[in-house]
Amino acid sequence: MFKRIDNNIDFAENENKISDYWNEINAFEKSLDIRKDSKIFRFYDGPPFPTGSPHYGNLLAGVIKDIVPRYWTMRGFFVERRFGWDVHGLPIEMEVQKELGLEDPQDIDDYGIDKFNEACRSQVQTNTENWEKITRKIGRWVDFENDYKTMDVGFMESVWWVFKELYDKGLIYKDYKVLPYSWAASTPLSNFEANMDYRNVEDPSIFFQLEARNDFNDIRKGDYFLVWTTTPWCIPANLAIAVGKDINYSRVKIDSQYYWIATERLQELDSYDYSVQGSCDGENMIGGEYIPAYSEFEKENIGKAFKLIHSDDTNTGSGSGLVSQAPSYGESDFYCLKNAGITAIVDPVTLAGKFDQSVAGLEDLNVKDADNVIIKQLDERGLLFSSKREMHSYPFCWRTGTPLIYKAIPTWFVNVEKISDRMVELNSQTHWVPGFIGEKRFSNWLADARDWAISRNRYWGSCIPIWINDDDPDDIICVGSIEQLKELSGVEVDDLHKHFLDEIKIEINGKSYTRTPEVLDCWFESGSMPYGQQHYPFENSENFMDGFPADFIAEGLDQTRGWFYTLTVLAVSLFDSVAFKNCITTGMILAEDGRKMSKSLKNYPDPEDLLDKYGGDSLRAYLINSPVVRGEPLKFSEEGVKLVTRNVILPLWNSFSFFSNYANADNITIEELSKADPIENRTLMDQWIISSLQSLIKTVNEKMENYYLYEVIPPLIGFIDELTNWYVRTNRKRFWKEKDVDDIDKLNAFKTLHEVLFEFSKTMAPVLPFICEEIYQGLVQKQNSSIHLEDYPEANDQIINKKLEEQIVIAKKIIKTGRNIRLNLNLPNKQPLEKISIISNNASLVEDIESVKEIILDELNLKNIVYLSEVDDWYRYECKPDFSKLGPKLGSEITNLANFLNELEQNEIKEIIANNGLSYKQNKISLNDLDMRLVKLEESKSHEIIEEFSINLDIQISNELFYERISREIVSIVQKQRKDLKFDITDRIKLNILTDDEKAKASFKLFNDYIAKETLATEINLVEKKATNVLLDFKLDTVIEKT
RNA sequence: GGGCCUAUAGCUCAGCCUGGUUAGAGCGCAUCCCUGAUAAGGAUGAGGUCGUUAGUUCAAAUCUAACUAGGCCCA
Repeated sequence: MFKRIDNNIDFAENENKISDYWNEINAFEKSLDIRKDSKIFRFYDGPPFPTGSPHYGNLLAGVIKDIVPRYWTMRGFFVERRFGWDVHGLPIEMEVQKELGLEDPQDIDDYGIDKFNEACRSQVQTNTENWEKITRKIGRWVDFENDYKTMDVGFMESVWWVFKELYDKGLIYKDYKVLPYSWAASTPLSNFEANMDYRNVEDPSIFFQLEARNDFNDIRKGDYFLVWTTTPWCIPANLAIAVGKDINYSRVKIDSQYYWIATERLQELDSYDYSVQGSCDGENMIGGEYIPAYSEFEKENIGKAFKLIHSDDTNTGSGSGLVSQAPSYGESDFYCLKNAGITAIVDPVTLAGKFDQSVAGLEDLNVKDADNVIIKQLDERGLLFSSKREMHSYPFCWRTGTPLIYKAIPTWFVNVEKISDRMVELNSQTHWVPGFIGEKRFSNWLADARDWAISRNRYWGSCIPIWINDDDPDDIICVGSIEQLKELSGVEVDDLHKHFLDEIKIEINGKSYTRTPEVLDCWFESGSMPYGQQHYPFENSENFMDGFPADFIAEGLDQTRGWFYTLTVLAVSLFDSVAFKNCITTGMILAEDGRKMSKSLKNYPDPEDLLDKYGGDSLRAYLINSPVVRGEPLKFSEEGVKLVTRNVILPLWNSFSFFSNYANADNITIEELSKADPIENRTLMDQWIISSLQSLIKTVNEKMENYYLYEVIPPLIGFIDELTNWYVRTNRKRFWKEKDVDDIDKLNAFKTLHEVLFEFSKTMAPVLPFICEEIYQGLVQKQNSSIHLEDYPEANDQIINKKLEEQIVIAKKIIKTGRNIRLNLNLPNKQPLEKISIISNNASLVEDIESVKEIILDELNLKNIVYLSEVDDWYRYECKPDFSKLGPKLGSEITNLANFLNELEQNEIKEIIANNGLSYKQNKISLNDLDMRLVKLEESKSHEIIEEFSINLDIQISNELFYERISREIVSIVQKQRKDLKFDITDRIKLNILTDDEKAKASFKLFNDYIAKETLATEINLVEKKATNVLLDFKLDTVIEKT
C-alpha cells in the first residue's frame, strides 16, 4: 500500500528524520561497502580550518563535494570520502592566545610551548563539532570517524617525508626573504595573510636630500639627490637610491644648492624659486655614489653600496622619481639591489619591531615611533627637504591589528621557480571547470610562480625536520622519518610537534646538531594531504598510485593560490605529476548587497537558521543552480532559497504526493502496477514522459561525466516542470477515474508515474539527497533500503522517441496559442468549443498533429480538429534573407537583396517556394537561405500564426456547448464545496442542485452522469427552487452531504 | 602596477566563444484565468541608449582597442 501523504510537509524536519534513518541503517557505510571491490574513484577533501563555524563558501564546497562522489558511487565506483582538517597554523594559535590571554611570543615562551601546543590541540577538538552538525544538515556524506587531521602523527611523518624528498632533490634552500612581518605575532606572514587587512592610514611622506660623493657623468660632487620615502624608519638601513633608467631627471638650482629630481616631478618644487640647470636620463645616473644620511653602516659598505641603481618600480606618479632603497625592508628594494649586484644588507631592527643598539638615538624604539625621531634627526643634519603626512592604504596584521612591516627574514624556501615551466606543462592535463580558471588564471599563476617561503616562526605546526651543526650553519641534516630520527638521536618519539622535538639533539662524530626552530607553513601540509592522509610511504605504498592523482577535487576560486597551488607544487616536485585530474572551481559567495559576507555587518542569514527553515535540499538546489558553479560571484539571497523551494522542491514533492495519495485511495499496490501494459501500448503522453526522461538521463550523464554541474541542473529542473505542469496536469483525470471503468488505462497511468518518479529521483538523488530518498522510500517500500545504494540510471535509447517529443512540442505550441485566443476573447477554458482549424498545406505537419490530437482537444476543451489547406484565405508570406546564412556569401549585396525581397508580390514569393529558391544577380539562393514569415490577412482575434502554420478557433457557442459549460461550472462549485467541507477525496456524496433556470435544468438533463462521476455523487437531485448564488447569467445553489 | 572575471529590464541573470536586422528568462509590478496534487499553476502586459567611446564590418549586445565602475587573486 502506498501512503497517504500530508501535503503540508516541513522539509527541514523531514530531512532530519531522513538523516536519522540513514544513521539507523548505516546507509553511508553501506554505500561504500557494496562498492568495496569496484574501481576506485579518488576524491580529496580540501582541508578547512576548523575555526569559527562554517560559512556559505564551505557549505557550497561541501555540496559539490557531495554531489560528485554520490554520482560516481551510484555509477559503481568506490569513492572514499574522508573529511580533512587543517588544524595547524596561526588561526588556531590566535584563538588559543586570546583565550589564555597571551599577547606575544614572549608570553607563549613564558607560559610554556608544551602547554600552549596542547591547548591548541584541545581547541581543535571543540571546534570540529559544529562542522559535523552543519555537514549533516546539508546532507553531505563524509567520513568524520576515519578523518585525517594535519596534526596526526602519521600525517606529520608523511610531511617530513615530503620535505626530505624535496630536500634531496635540491629544492629546499635557506635565504633572506623580505616578507610581511608582524612584530606583534613575531612572525613573517604570507602575502595572502598580509592582504587580509588593508587600512587607510596617515603616514609621513618626506623628501630628504643625499649628497653626491663624486662627479659622475652630469652629476657634480656636492649635488643633492632629492629622495622620497613614506617609511622614514627605513632610512638608517638605506643602501641605495633607485632611479628609472628611462625617466628624465633635471638638475635644479635653489639658492646656491643643486638638486636632482625627475623632470616630471618638478611640480614638487613649485613653492621654491628654482631654475633648471640641466637634465639627463636615469640611465646616465646609474652608478653614481652618495653619502648616506646615517654613518653607522657606512664604513663596512662604502664602495659596495650607496649607489644610484635602476628599478622598474620607479615611477613619476608621485614623489621625486628617486626612491630610497633599504633591502631589508622592501621586497622590491631587495631584488633591485640584487639585480644591481649589491649584496650588502643591514638590519638594525629586532624581531620585536624595535631598533637595536646600533643606531644612535634610536635605541629600543618601535619602528613606527622612530619615524618622527628620524625626521628630526634628518632636519638637524640639514638633510630634510620637506615633510608632510599623507593618507594611503597600508597592510595590518589580520590577527593582532598592528601595522605590518616588511623585513628580511632568514627563511626556508621551496625552489618553485625551477619547476614552474613543468607545472604549466602538466597543468594542461587537468580538466578544469570552468575552463578559464585553469587555462588562464591558474596557468598564469604557475608560470609566474615565485619561490615559496615555507617556514614560520611559530609553534603549532609541523616542524621543519632540519638539524643544524651548532658550530657550522652550513652543515645540516634533514630527517625524513621517526625511524631515522631514532637512528640519529637515539630518541624515539610518538609525536612530532615542536615541544617534543626542540630538546632532541643529534650527536655525530663529536659534532652536535640542534633543530632549526621554525615550523612549516600550514599550506605545505594541505598540499601534502594526498600523502599525509594515507601515511604514505610508511603505509599504503603498494596501492597508493591507484588513487593518485585524485580524480576529483573542488574548492572556491581563492584556492587557486592556496590549496590547488600547493597540491600542484608538491605533486610536480615529488612525482612529476598533476595532483588532480578534474577540478571544479566555484565563485565567491557575497552577501546580498554585493559586499563580502561579514559577521560584524550581519549582512547575511545565519547558515544554520536558514537550513532549519528551508532544509538542506533547498540550499543545495539554490547554490548549485547559481552563477557560483560557473566560477562567478553569487549574491546570496534568502529569497532565492525560498524561490527554489517553491519552484523545484515543492513541485517535485507534489507530484509524488499526488501519486501516493491517489494510489492509496484506489488501493493500488506495487504488485498490481506490474500488471500494466508495456510502454509501447500505453498512451502517447505516457510514452512521451518516459522518452523525455530517458533523453534527460542521457544528457545528465554526459554532463556529469565531464563535471559540468551547471549544465546538469537546468535540465533537471526543466524536467520537473514537464512532469508537473504537463504530464501530471494533463493526465489527472486518468488517476481519479472510478474503479472498473478503464482499469488498465488507470493502471498504466499509475505505472508510468511510478516509473518516472522512481527513475527521476535516482537521477536527482546526488543533487537532492533528502527529498529523493523520501520519494524513493514511498515508492519502493523496502526495509533498510536507500536510494543512494541504487545504480545510477543510464539512458535506454530504445524508449527514446524523438519524433514524439517533437510532436508534443508542436501540441504545446498549439495549446498555448489556443489559450491565448480564449483569453483575448474572454472565453474561459470551461466553455467547450466545437473545433479548431489547423491551416497548413504541409502534410507531415498534419500527420504530427493528428497523432497528438487528443491532448490538444483535451487541453483546449474542444470537440474536433479540422485541417484546412487553403492557406491563401488566411495568411500571406513575407520574405527576408537569412542574414546569418547569406551575409558571408553576398557581403554588401545583401542589403539590395533584402530590398528586392521586400517588394515581391505574393505570387512571386510562392514561385520562389515552388522553385525551392531563386537566383539573384548570378547567385543561387535556396529556400533555406530565406527567412519566411507568415502574416495574417485579416485582423482576427480567433486566428493566430504559429511559426509555419496558423490556427483558428471556432468561437460559436451552440446551446449544447453552453449546457456543457454549465455542467462544468456546477462540478467546479461542488468540488470547491467538498474541499471547503474537508471531505476526503474518496468520500461519496449526495448532491442536490437547486435552481429554477431553464438552461440549468437542460444542462442537468444532458450532463447529470458527468456531474455525478466528477463529484463522486451517488445520488443527484434537481430541486426546482429559487436559488441565491449567481452562476453565469442565472442563479443556482448546490447542497452536498456525505453518504 | 599586473593577471583573471564581471557590467544586458526595477532586481537576479541567459545570450557573446562561432557577429545576422524582433536581445530572452525568473523575481517584482499590473490585469486576467485555472485549481480535489498546489506554502501552487497558467496567461497577458508595461519595463532595455545591451557600462562609455572609438574602430573593424554590408551588419556589433556579440569581434578589437581605450576608458569607467565593481569583484577575485597577486604585487
